[in-house]
Amino acid sequence: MSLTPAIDERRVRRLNQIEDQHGTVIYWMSRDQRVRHNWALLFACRKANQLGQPLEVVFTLAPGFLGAPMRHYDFMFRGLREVERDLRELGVPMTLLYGEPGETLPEYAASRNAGAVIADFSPLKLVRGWKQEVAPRLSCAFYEVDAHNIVPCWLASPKQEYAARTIRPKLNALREEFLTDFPEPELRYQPDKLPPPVEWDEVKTLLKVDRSIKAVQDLEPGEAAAELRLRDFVDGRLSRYADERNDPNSGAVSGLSPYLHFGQLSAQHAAFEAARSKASEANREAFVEELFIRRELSENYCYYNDQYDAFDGIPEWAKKTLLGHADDRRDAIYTPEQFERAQTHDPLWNAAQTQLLETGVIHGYMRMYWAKKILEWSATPAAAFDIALMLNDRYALDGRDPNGYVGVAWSIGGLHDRPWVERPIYGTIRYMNANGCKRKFDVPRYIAEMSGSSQATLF
DNA sequence: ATCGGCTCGCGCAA
DNA sequence: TGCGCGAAGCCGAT
Repeated sequence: MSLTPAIDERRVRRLNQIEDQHGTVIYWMSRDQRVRHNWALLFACRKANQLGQPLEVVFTLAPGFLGAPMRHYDFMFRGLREVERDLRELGVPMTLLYGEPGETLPEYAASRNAGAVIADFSPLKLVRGWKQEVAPRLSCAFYEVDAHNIVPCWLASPKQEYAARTIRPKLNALREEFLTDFPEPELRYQPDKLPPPVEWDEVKTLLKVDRSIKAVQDLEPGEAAAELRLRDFVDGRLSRYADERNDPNSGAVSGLSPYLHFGQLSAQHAAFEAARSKASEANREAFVEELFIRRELSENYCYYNDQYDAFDGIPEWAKKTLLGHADDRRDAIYTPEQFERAQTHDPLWNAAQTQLLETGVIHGYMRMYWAKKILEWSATPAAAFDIALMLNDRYALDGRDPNGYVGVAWSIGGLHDRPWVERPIYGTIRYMNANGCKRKFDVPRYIAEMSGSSQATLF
């Protein structure tokens, strides 16, 4: 068997200049909500063992998170219950802190006389803001570990990359070193006793979030479910991935993005398993391209461009061409509510929106078509950007993810893309239409299946 | 079915 | 400074 790899020190950086203290080690779990294949937890375990201290895990829950509705909290909490149970088996207590993390985390760390606090990594502004508030209020060492990316985001590139082709060689140069297996978490020092379990249902009642968007029914959350789905994909559908991933009827895609978004599945683990599967090289590499190159390009964009969630973040050539066509005549202009309720003239678009509303997931190829039509049928390109992002964040289980921001910016704003032939409204932004879908897949079948799923949930 | 052109700018070669 | 080529396409010609 292969040697279990150690933690690469380049994955870790300090967020303050205080040394390790004599006290319990805290892993502030935020984005990587899993027990296995988690470099932040593994680093925290090693730190606890080195300091001769027990480890505990803290999850901070802000009253609202970037407009996330109950659908997302439901998925997340069900995964966190499993995390809590699995941590308990390792002898690690899990604590939930409700409130503003910038206040609750330092207070808790002080109350526990913490020796070190370890956070996982996110490129999002809100989370980076929390860490900036936490850092000066801690009286112990504060570390950050990129447990989400295969190559740590700050190591992959020192700047915003222009396109996949510019980041690809940089990531591939580090692929051998970072696309490894994982060791199992091990702890030498256990706490005297574990606290009572978190009252997850009680906490849910405190949240100030939109409760009108129902939880998804057909997707089982959690680390174990993610692992099953990964195995199922790698041993089966991966062999069709290269040819059929753009056919929303074929079911050749992995369906892993909700698990990846909540960190219930490690992208590195998924890529490692896919890369050593029996599927052909073309299929293996097509999937690794998505999971590694394009995912980490999205992280790069959010990390280096603080306008990642706004029209203004898109490249200059794209802004120029879109604004030059802002006054072009539109065949239709819909309100955000009309889009939201899937009430456009286009049954294919409505089917994609219905899929998003009902299942919390939209097929990757349809997400491009969906976003580009929002551009075509909105009053201005900036309005289209906001509508697409709002709908994605409200309904998609992988909303508020770098992939979502970049998906919208790619579709509407030409990000990481090149210009194409000039047309009305789009300017030189890449165009897509229903004819292209017709060439690639059975459009009536997709429409029928989506309206079927809509009917089923009405009764 | 397959192919070239469309259009911009990065990054590398020179 | 020049040149090749690119996140998922479209369209018309063959």
